Amino acid sequence: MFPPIYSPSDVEKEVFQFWHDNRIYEKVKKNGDKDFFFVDGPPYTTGEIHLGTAWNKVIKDVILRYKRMCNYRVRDTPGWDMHGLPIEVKVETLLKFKTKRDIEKYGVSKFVKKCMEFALENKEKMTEQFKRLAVWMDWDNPYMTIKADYINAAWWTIKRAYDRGLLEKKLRVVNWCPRCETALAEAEVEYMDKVDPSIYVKFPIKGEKDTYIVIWTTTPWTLPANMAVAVHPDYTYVKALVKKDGKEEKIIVAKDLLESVAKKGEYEIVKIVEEFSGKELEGLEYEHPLSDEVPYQKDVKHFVCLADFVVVENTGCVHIAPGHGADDFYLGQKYGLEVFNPVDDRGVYTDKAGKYAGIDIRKANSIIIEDLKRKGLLLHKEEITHRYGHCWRCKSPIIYRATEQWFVCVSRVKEKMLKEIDKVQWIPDWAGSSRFKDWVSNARDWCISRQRYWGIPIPVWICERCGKIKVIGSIDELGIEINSDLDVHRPRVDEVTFECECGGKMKRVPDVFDVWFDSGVASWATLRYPKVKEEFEKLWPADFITEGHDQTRGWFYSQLGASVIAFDRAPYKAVLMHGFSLDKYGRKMSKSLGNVVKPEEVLDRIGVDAFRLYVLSSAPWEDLKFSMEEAEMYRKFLNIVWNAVRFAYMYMTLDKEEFIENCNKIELKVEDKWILSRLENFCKITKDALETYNIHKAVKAFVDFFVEDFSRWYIQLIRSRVWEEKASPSKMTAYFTILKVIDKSMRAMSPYIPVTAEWIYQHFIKEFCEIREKVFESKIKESIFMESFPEIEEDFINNELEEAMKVAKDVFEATSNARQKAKRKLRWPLRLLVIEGDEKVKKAVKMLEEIIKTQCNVKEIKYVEKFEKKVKAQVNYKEAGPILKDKVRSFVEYVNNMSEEELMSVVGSGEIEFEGKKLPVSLINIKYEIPEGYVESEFSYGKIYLYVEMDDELWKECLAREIVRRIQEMRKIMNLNVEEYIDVALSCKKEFVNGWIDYITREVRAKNIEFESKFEGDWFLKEWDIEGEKVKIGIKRCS
RNA sequence: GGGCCCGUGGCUCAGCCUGGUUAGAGCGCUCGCCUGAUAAGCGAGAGGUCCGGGGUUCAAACCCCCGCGGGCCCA
Repeated sequence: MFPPIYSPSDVEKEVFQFWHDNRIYEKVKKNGDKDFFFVDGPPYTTGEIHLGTAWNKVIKDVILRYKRMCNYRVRDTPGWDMHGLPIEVKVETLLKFKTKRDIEKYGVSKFVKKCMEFALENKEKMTEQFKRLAVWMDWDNPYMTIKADYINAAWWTIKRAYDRGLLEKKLRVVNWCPRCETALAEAEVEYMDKVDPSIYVKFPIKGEKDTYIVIWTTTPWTLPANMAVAVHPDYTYVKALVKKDGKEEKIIVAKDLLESVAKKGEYEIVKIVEEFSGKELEGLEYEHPLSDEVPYQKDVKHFVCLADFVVVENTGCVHIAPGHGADDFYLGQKYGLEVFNPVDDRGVYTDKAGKYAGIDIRKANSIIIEDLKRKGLLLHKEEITHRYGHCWRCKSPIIYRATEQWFVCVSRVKEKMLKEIDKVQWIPDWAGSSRFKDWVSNARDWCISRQRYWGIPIPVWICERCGKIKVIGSIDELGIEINSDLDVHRPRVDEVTFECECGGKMKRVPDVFDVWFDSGVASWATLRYPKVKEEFEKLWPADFITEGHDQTRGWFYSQLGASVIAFDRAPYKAVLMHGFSLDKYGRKMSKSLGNVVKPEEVLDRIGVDAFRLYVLSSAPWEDLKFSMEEAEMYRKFLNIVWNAVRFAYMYMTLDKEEFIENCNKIELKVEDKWILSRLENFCKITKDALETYNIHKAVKAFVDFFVEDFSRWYIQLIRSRVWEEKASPSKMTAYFTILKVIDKSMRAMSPYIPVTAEWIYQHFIKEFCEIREKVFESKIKESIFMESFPEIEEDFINNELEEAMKVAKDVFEATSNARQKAKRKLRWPLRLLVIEGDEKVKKAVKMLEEIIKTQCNVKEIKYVEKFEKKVKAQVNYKEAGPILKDKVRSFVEYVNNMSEEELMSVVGSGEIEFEGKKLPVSLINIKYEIPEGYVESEFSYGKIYLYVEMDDELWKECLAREIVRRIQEMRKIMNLNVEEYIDVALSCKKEFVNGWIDYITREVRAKNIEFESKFEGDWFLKEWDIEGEKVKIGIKRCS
């Protein structure tokens, strides 16, 4: 059965059921004799997929389906990223927790269990959503970062790093979230606008009265930790005498900034006392501005340092707190400054901060500013809006804080990483060569430790007595019985201790891994390496991965880093970087903007295949500005596909028996050859698009081929052929052609529109499987996905014919245009169509004469190289007047007497000779006049001239057709069966349609036609206006 | 401040790598056609400073430089 209306939801329901009941995916999965190793970038288990994730999986599915049809055995394990802060934060919110202490109080064991339940529950929800996208992955056997085997792989990897000397515990300034009380990686910091104080502070120079070096900062709370001031060695600085409220003092700032600083401080510049280079300032001592408040600072020697990172902005002197800034830290190392960090995990000052002890740093800014003001050290205060880092999950502003953390020394393998990038195929090219390389070459050592609970425990144990470190590389080394995945998490793992050689007790460092490290090991953890070796040796590295461009710093990076550390090579061979999904205005979709479009919403409206076509229609690496209207268009296209197949189905099932018997009697007509050539070219483009990951190109090719060429043109051309008597070779050939087109094109497109393609395979291709077997020698399979991707049959490609058909279509369009101008309906036959053009057009007209004639509905067509037109010339008085003056009159006479040939030669030469002088042709206006009765229209390769004059004979035919049209419509209103006969009564004269009565009778299946009828009896009556004539028509069913 | 990408009719995009007819398509709009695929289908028309400015060239949407706007990433 073939429902007349295309209902995506019904089709989906049926196909999904079919796949499920017959375990099609499982069967397809077994096929293939070459390996294709795909690694899924694990989505984070938030519980809901969004458009971007949907798009991402659809891209993956298209590639995987294609590869399967190319006889690959595809490794398609989906992945889930299930550890880390995002889930902890969600669970904390659920339990109404505010700080880590709440978690400890509640019990880490219970908390971690909750996190795991939450993650698993979300995984289930999201799996269902992905399934609805018709994504075929091994949903029953995903890889999960929380599984013991997975953790085993992560531990093995970090052990590798340790053995190679690439794992270090270091004191470093890290991004710190005071709410989550943990270090964060660069990748976990999100930059957002924030308003902060912007203050200029005077630091008193030691031993010089009323002399200050002026610094600028947006983080007053870091001032208690100030250890130095940095200046640029090559800049010029000044000591200037300035005056305010009658009081004089001296300030040191960069020379170029003196004026603006003075203005901010409302100073009057008296004079420049001294000028020096930055170098000369090195070692200059000053007093800490808050040494009274922070007694610790009293014993510290503060002085000026040199640093290249200083820029000519604000004051040109930079406040240095090695405990609160990365640059500051490294500068501090150089100068031997103390890494003073008087702030604890929660962002609260410790006792070392003196007066400020116990104060939250977020509340400290105003207190410190007040203190500075009181002490007369605040030169100026304002506010500034700037981009500032925030915790990616809880959105708290991050702080920089020196702490001891575990690092993977990326800086030492960076060169190798860059070399490996070159060996990978990047789509597009610049994703690797420019973007990713830029990120990697700027990468610092990777901080992999987090002071949290829900993550892979870092497998490092340290002896309490001698400090010896033990890193374990496998869960077996734990020496405990592992009954569930929870056993390899905190707090169970924390309970494990080892005995040190020194006799001391080794305890695990309490940290867990950065989640990016989890996903970084995915390509071998998914193969359960190192526990299982065979698959890894056979498959690794990945043949293909694809993710959004945000993963440059995320998964592309974490995988490369982890893999170079473990194996000295990139873990992937090809990477397709895709874009972001934005709203239709190009803005990021976010809950706060309220512009989030849910995938389910779109699927409900247009169906999964239309959704897939839509997201696959634009270049994958470009951002996708989502527009529902655009997406709906693809539903319309699929509707056309549906109707085209249904059209074929209707006739072909009627003639099925004849078709089976006669399917070997094939005589291809020119239009058949044409569409078969187009079919091969379409398959070629699609194959190429999929091979090169230019997946959008196939969508366009499909619309061009199936909608434009097959449905809108080929089916129009062969309409009359399917109405021929049973088993005519011409009809059989059309059926053969249609079968081949639908068969091959659906196979080619099935990776894109799996549901529709499968449905058509089940209901159309299967219906004609005997024929398919007989003529194409291909046995029907259980599902279209057990078929292979169509072979390209080069022999069928005829580019010359395709070109010719383009001309024919053009001619048809130009003719429609001319008809419209002349108000001649397509239904009305016309006498003559003249086509003018070059050799190409000539050839096309010769090849496709019949097609052009029928489609354009003309009795005759004629090709000419040059259509004869009358040339007429008129004098251009405006131009001619000033040149010819009084001779204009005789010039006019001369021009009027010129023959057509003379005029043509004038046009050719561009000059007109008059009374021995050569004049520019612009003195006359040349006009071409086409002969009476013709209407002209242009097309790409030439022009057409349509003869639109009517004569009596033609007009009768026109009227006959008009009447037929009306009667047909009335039949439809009456709901008559196609085969039923009728009686017809007309209120017009018989002479009206003389000669066409048989035609009308035949067309409308009439038994009897009565003219000038009085309509006596039981007629279905309707009055029509046919070209100004009132015509009354009655019909009735023949009994 | 830096890196990368994008900017083409009202909308969404193709074309750019490899410069060369009149810059294409779909949607929308206006007008019309078709009527045995019909709760469908089809055609025509209008609509463009190819973001702006320079340069290279006989020739630039396309190559180069400088801006402007948007996105992603970094400082």
